[in-house]
Amino acid sequence: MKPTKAPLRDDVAKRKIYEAVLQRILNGELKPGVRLVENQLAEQYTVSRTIIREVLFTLLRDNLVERNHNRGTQVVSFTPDCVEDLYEIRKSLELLALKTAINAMPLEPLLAFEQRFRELASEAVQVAAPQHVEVDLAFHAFVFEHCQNKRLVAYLENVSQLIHSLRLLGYELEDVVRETGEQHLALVQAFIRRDLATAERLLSDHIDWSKRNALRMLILRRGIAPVP
Amino acid sequence: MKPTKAPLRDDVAKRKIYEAVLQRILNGELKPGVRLVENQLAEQYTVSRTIIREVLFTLLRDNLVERNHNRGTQVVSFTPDCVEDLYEIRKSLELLALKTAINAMPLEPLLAFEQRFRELASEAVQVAAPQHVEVDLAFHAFVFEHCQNKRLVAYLENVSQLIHSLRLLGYELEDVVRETGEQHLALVQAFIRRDLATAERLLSDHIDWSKRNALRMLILRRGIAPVP
DNA sequence: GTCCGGTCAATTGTATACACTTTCGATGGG
DNA sequence: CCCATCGAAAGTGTATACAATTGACCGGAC
Repeated sequence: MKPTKAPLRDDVAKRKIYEAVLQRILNGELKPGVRLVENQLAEQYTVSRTIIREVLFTLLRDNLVERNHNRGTQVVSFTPDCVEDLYEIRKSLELLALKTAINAMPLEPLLAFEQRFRELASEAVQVAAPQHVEVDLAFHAFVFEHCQNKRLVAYLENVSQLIHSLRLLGYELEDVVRETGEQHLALVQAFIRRDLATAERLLSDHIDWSKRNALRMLILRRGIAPVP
Repeated sequence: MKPTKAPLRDDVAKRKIYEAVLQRILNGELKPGVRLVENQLAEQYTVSRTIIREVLFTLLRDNLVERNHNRGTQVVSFTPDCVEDLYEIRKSLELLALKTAINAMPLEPLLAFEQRFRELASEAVQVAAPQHVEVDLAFHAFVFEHCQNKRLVAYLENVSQLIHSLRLLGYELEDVVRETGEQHLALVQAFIRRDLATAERLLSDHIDWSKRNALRMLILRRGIAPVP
């Protein structure tokens, strides 16, 4: 019989490394264009290259890195066109999700979100930026988690993650934060009223606005990574 | 200088194996639920398990197989719900593609498609089934290849491939073939007139109709593969 | 007969060694 | 001084060996 044999091969290791690298991409430590060297990562996480390779394939699957034969892996970088494309897709999919979510989202969390948005609106913007980001992500995730279409959720998570990884949301800018907050508040109120038509219009506008913002940010900071 | 050093390690091998396995899934040789054993495939294609493993990861990326830790890889199988989900996503994305493609598709190919649809309409259905399938795929591919959104194309190809892999299109049924042909003809004519509104309506209806069809087929043939 | 536990073959997971490619800099000729 | 060429170093690609897990088969107790 097996004693407390510590789970020597658990695949949990692989997932943890994936999460770790993902975080490093999302929080901006690994910027677009940076090369991910297999040996380096293997040493960092004290596993064999085999594991790292599989993690890289997973990141590839999630569109977070690019891979060139014999030339390694690098964090994706986007042209303005790509950003525009991504937002258009997101709009379509999120509107699709909304159609069924509007009646499936339970009331209490919606009220909680409304409350939270009100609170944030009355606080100083600069200090609360991280919380704004957090609530923003949670809110959108909340919507599409209630669309009852697993595959759609998967696609949306993928797209959201990509957009987030670009770090183009513009939460450094005060007016952006304020305006986003207002849009979210209006949205959640439409949700509470189960008013699909209004919600669709607001969501569509909201995503268009985010897109314009992202593009502005992208132009603002040229030079962090060359585009192919 | 390098002589005609035959490309010993070219990664072309990997792609070829991917294509081969993909074909076997698409043409129905590897049915949903079938397990893909690494050693077996390695022997079949006379490569090491390493290669096969990477091919399997790629198939996983394309959502064509499922993978369970320590329990291997199998071809995906779908519940009716999944099929419904998939078609809804496809509808959204293809409508998005249409919006920009409607004015980007060159005229000649459209006229050629119209011609082709007319021809097929007047032929005996049974004998022409494979050609119907071929034109069907080509037509939809033609539309979304002109949407000028690379990522959208990638998603759409993925979804189309998945739907195709289900082999649920119902081209064995005479009335299905005929009806599909008529819908395509109407569609291409709307494209030629650059009539977005009509095209959107027709495309939406067409995909809904395909979906109902697929669901019918799915129910028709229970027992080919158990669903989880 | 059925349920339980253990053993064994088949299969997947991981590490490592080696082969090949690419990159970049040094060296030498023009 | 510039450029071509060679070569070493770094990095990726592939094969193979071994470890761990799973699932099935088998025998015995109840």
